[in-house]
Amino acid sequence: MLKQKITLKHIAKELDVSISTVSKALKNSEEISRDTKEKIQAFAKLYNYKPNNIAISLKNKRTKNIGVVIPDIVHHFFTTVVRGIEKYANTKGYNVIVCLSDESFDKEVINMEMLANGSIDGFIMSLSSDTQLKNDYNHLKEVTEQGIPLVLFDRVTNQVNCDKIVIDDQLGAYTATKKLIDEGRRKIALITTDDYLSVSKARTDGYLKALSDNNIEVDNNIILRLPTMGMEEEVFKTFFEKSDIDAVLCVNEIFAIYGMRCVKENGLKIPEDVSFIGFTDGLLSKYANPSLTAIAQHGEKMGELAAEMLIQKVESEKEEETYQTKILEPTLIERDSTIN
Amino acid sequence: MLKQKITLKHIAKELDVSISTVSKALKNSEEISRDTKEKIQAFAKLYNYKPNNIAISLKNKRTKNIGVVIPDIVHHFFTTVVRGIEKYANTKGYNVIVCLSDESFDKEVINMEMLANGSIDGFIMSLSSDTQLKNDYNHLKEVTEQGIPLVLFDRVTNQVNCDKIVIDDQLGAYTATKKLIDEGRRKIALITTDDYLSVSKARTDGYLKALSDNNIEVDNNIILRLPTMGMEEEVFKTFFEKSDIDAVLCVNEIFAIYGMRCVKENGLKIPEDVSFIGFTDGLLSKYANPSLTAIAQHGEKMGELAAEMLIQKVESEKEEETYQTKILEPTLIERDSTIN
DNA sequence: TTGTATGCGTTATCAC
DNA sequence: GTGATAACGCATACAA
Repeated sequence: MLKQKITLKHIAKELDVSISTVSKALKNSEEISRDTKEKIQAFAKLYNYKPNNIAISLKNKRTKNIGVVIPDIVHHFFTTVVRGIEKYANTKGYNVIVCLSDESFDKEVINMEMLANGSIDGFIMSLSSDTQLKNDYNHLKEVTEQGIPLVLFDRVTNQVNCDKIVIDDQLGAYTATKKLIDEGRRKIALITTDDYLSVSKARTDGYLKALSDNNIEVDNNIILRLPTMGMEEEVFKTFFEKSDIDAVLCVNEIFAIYGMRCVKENGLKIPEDVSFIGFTDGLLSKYANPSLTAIAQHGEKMGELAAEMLIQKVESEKEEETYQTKILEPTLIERDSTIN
Repeated sequence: MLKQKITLKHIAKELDVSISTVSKALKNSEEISRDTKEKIQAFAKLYNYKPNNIAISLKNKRTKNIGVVIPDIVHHFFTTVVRGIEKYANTKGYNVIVCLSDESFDKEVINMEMLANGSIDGFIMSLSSDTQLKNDYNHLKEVTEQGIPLVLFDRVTNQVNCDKIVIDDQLGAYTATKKLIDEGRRKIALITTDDYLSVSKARTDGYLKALSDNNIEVDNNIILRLPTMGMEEEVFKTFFEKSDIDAVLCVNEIFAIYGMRCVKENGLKIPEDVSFIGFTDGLLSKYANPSLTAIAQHGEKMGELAAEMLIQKVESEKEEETYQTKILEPTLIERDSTIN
C-alpha cells in the first residue's frame, strides 16, 4: 500500500542510467541529450518525483523554514502578525514553524535552541513577558552570534543587536490621550500592566506626555496597574466605583471591555459621561457595545515587513553588521466609545 | 564574528579521534573508554555542540515536525486548536509547521505538496471551504497513499480514509435548540452558512431534528443562509425587521453578535424578548453585552487529541489500516443571552 | 576500545 | 553526453 517516495536512485536504476544523469536531466541541463532528458522527465512525472526537502536542506545548508516564537497564539494581535509572516514567507517559498513560549522564559529558550540546530534559516520573535521581566537575553545573543538572522517585533529589547519592528506605542498612546483631551476630558484614567513589558511602558509614557503637554496634572489614583495574566473583575469594579473619571485609556481590548461594563453598571453613559479608547483593535473592539475606539497596531503589515526583513537578511550573502529598527505608525480607529 | 556551528567532524579533528568515536562518546556508549568520553564530552560542552536536526532527519527519515494546514489563523477556534497541538507536540519533541490555506483549494494543495516532500512526519488539517465546495480530495489521498499519517479535524470528509476528530455539531445544535424550546421559545431562527461546509450542515440538521422532535414546524422564512465570507450588515437588518422570532441560533459568534445588535436596535430585550445562542464560545461570546450563551467546541482539547492520534501513528512501526473517528461532545455554556 | 565504511537524497565537480 | 566521486552531518554495522 505504502507507495514509497521515489528518489533519484530509483529512477536511475529503473532507466539504467546514473544518478547524476537523472539529476541533471530533471534540471533540464544542457549536458544531457534530448532523448534521455525526455525519457527521464517523463518517467519522473509519471511517478510524481519530487526532490526531498531534507536532503536539499542538508546540502544547501538552507532549510527555507522560518522560526516564529511568540508568547501566545490565542491573541488577536499575534495571530494577525503570524498571518502576515505566512503571507510573505509563502510567496518566497518559505515555511513557517510556529513555537509558543507561553510567556515563559524557559520555553522560549528551549524552543529557540531546538530550532537553532539547523531547523530554520532565521527567527522572527516577540519576547515573552517572563523574559522581559528577567531581562536575560543570552539565548537571543547566542543565536545572532551563530549568524542566524533574527527579527524582533512588538516586544523588543535594545540589549540585542538585530533588526526590529515595532509600532510607535508612545505615539499611539499620545494620540489617543490627545483625542480625549480634545473632547474636553480632563480626568483621564489609564489601565495598564506592569512596566517591565516594553509596550506598556511606552504607552504609559505617551499618556503622561500628552497630559503634561496639555498642562493636565497626573493623578496616580486614576492609573491602574494590573498583572499581565489573571485579571480580577473585582479590582475593576472597585477602581471604577471609587474613581472620579471622564475618560479611560486601556493598553488592551479586554481591559477596555471590562471597564466599559463597569462604567455602564454604575449608571454612566458611554461616551457621554465617559469615553473609552483601547489598544489593539481586534474583534472585541469592533463588536463591542458600544464599539470601541481603538489604536490599531497593524499586525499583519508588521508580520509581512518582519518576514521581508528576515528573508532579505537570510538571502543576502554578505555578513552585514548593520541592523535597522522599523517603526510603524499606529492608527486611531474612531468608533462609538468616543465623541467625534 | 559568525561562530560557525560545530560538528562532529570538527571535534574529531580537534581531539584527533575519529568521527564515530566522537559520535559514540557523546551518546555515552559503553564501547568508549571513560577517558576519551570525558575528554570528548567536555570539549563538546565547551563549544556547545548540538547535533544538526537536518542531518538526523535525513538519516532517520523522521523530521519530528508536524504539518498543520488550516483555513485561517485569525479565528479563535483554529487558534485554540493550534495551541492544543503545540502543547502536546512539544512534550513529545515535535515542532509544528503551520500553513494557511486561506480557504483556498489551490493553496491547500500547494502547501501540502510542499510539506509532503520530507518536511514533516504527518499532517493535521481542517479543510478549506473551497475544498469542501469542490469536493476534491485527491491531494489528501496522495498523501495518505504515500504512507504519511493524516488527522482531519472539525472540517472533515468521509471520502478520505484517515483518523478524524470532530465535535458532534449536530448534537450541539440539537442541545442548543432544545434549550431554547425548553425556555418556551417556538419561533427559533437559524443563521447559518451554505451547507457545503460540513459543520454547517451538521448544525442545521441538529436544529431541524430538535424542532421535529418537539413538534415544531420548520419555518424556512426564519432560516438565514449566508456566504462564509463578506457578511453584509444590511441582510441582517432586513432579516430581523421582517421576521417574527423569539430566539436565534447562530453557527458562529459574529452572526450572533450582529444579530443581537439588530434585535436591540429594534427595541427588543435580550433575553426577555429574544434569546440567543451561538457556536464557538470565543472571546466575543464571553465579552458580548449581554454575554452570549454558547456552544463550546473545545478547540484546545481537540488539538491535543489530534496531535496525540497523529504522533501515535507516526511512531507506530506497523502499517495499520485502521482509522478512528473521535467525536467530542460540545458543551453548552449558559450566559446572559438566554434565560436560565 | 577505536576506527573504517556505508548510507540517508541531493548536487556539483571533474573525469571519461 | 554520461558517469563516478565527494560532500552536506550524522549514525551504525562491522573491522581491527
